[in-house]
Amino acid sequence: MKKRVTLADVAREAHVGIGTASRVLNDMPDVSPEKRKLVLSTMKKMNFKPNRIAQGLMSKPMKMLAVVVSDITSTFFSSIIKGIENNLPKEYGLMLFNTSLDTKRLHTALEMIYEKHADGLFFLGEHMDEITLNKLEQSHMPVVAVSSKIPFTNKKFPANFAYVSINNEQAAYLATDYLCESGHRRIALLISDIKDENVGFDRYNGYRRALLDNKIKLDSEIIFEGDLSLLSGYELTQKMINQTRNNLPTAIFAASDNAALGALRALHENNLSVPEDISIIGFDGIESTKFSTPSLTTISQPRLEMGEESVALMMKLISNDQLLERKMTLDFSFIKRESVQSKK
Amino acid sequence: MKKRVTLADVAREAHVGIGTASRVLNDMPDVSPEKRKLVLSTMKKMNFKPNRIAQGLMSKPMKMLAVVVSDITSTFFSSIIKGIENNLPKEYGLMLFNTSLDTKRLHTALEMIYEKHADGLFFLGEHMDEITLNKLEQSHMPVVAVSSKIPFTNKKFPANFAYVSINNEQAAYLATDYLCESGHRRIALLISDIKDENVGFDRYNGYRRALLDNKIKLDSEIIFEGDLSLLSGYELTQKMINQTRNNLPTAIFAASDNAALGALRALHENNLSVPEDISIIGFDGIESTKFSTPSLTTISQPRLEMGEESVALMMKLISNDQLLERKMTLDFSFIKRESVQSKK
DNA sequence: CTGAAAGCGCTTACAG
DNA sequence: CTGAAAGCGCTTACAG
Repeated sequence: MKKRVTLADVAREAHVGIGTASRVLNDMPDVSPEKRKLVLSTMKKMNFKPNRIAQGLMSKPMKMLAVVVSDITSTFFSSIIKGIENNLPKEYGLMLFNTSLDTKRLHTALEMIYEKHADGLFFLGEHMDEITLNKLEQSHMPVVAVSSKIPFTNKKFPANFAYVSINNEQAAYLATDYLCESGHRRIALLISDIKDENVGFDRYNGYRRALLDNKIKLDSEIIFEGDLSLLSGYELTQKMINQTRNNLPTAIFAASDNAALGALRALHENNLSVPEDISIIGFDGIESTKFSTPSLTTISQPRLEMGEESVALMMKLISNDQLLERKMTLDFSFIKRESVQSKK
Repeated sequence: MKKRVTLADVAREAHVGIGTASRVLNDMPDVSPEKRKLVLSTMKKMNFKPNRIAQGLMSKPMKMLAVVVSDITSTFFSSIIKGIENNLPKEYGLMLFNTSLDTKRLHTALEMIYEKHADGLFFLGEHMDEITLNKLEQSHMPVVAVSSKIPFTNKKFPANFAYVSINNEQAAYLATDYLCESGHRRIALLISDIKDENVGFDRYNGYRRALLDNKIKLDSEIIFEGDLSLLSGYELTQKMINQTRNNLPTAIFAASDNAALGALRALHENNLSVPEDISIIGFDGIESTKFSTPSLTTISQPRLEMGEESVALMMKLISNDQLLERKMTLDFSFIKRESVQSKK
């Protein structure tokens, strides 16, 4: 491994002062054209790359942001990342860490992020344990959580945190209420861990409130918890069909589109038609819901916008602006397609 | 703006040497418990935060790899990235750049990558123009291209490059030949730009060779070029239906699963059943092909493995090992599901 | 315009 | 165990 070439090496080689070399490197005035040319060509010849870390030491801080995501292969999350990229000031780089919801990987990622001197962290869809939360709070590194599960309940919202999401409770309420309005009285729920502090819990509550308002008794027999992947939606639905053979729900509210799509397949394999036999509503609004058969009625989250707004919040956190509201709630939309049928 | 408190400040305040303070900061041995306690409490009292940048200056060089990807929201690519993450030595960070196939963004990303001193670059699914190729070749930065379009044809394979893919020609041949064997004689092709140096061209050639071997005349009227997204597959198929109303193909070979899934929807909307009226084969093997109705017959690329092998190649490139073969071809598999029907 | 020198805030031998 | 000192690779006054 050969030693890296420094500005001093270049200056020596070009027979100029290191100050001059630095001025050339930074495109500053007050350098004669000849010397500038000489230095430039020497840099090229020696294949000189400035050391960003050393540069950062004096003035400009290293611009690097990190994102920790629970599952990069979910298009819901990758769309948010795309939104982040779209809005990222161009001097920033973005480091990616995929945890697959593995706590050990999460911790390794965080170690790495500290080590690499990230200026801020986007936290997507990952469950944040107390230890991590405390560590991050103490690090004072700006953290923007997007659609993540954070145990804020017992403590106050840390000063270096911001949060972007939609109103999950309200969205779940709307979807469930729509099913009720359509005459459904037995509505199954496919949901992530209900004990999650935010997302799962909020959606569950919205579902519950809608049932209540429509005078339908909550039936825990038709509430199924899983990781909301395609496979999970498929398996949960199989289980539902097996367990409720004689009294099938007439509708399913799935807390993710992928789960809904998995459910669609499971129903098909059991000769159940959607929406004739069973109606389905999904959640997220990923692109493929438009192309499934039947196309899926769903709650659409503004994924790109969520990413873009996260960056805006991040920049404010970094520049220490007064942030009046550090919890940003964006609008969702309810997209009605083919997967719901009225029973009236 | 008050001045930030440094380690030297802490050392002075605690009446110890700066070296001792540093040792305490880094949890190193050889510090008496009393001094350690003293320094620790002084740090706390003064609200000292170590400057990570200065820390980074001394310590080992920044290990950082970069990935440039044409579309992060494609699960084909995000799965490869997941594979890369899986196999990445833990001291490395991974920077992500999404280009959306926009050349300007590609160039910005590359600038950034140079600036941030990446130790290597993964190039996923992006078309590499000549300028970029030359730049990268001159930079001597290790580059591993995965399923990318690189104009190698006229020049020799650069020494700092490696390439991972499957045998696209062979895979396309197999899929097309299978349709022929099933009695189909009129097979439409949904494909990316055929003039692409690698992927599109190779798959097109495989398709062509299979037709030839089965004594079927190539018909350019039923070859449709697009970007292979869900929407593109949908639109191309609509176009196909409109243009061939009286002489519809009996089968479609789509060069991506997403295009195949889009086609599925377009056919459904035109009251064409799959596979009864038209058979379909996709390409990539993404998870959702298992859950569509009908489930999709497809060529499956080993996405995680492609990511993992890319890292292995990258590490060899970085450590300058002798690389006997810098083009790695992995095995694909042909997955037969419900979307093809025999006409015999 | 230009070069020698003094930092930036830490880490790491080195001598005791 | 401990402190003084020499860097890390660059930037920024400063004097000419």
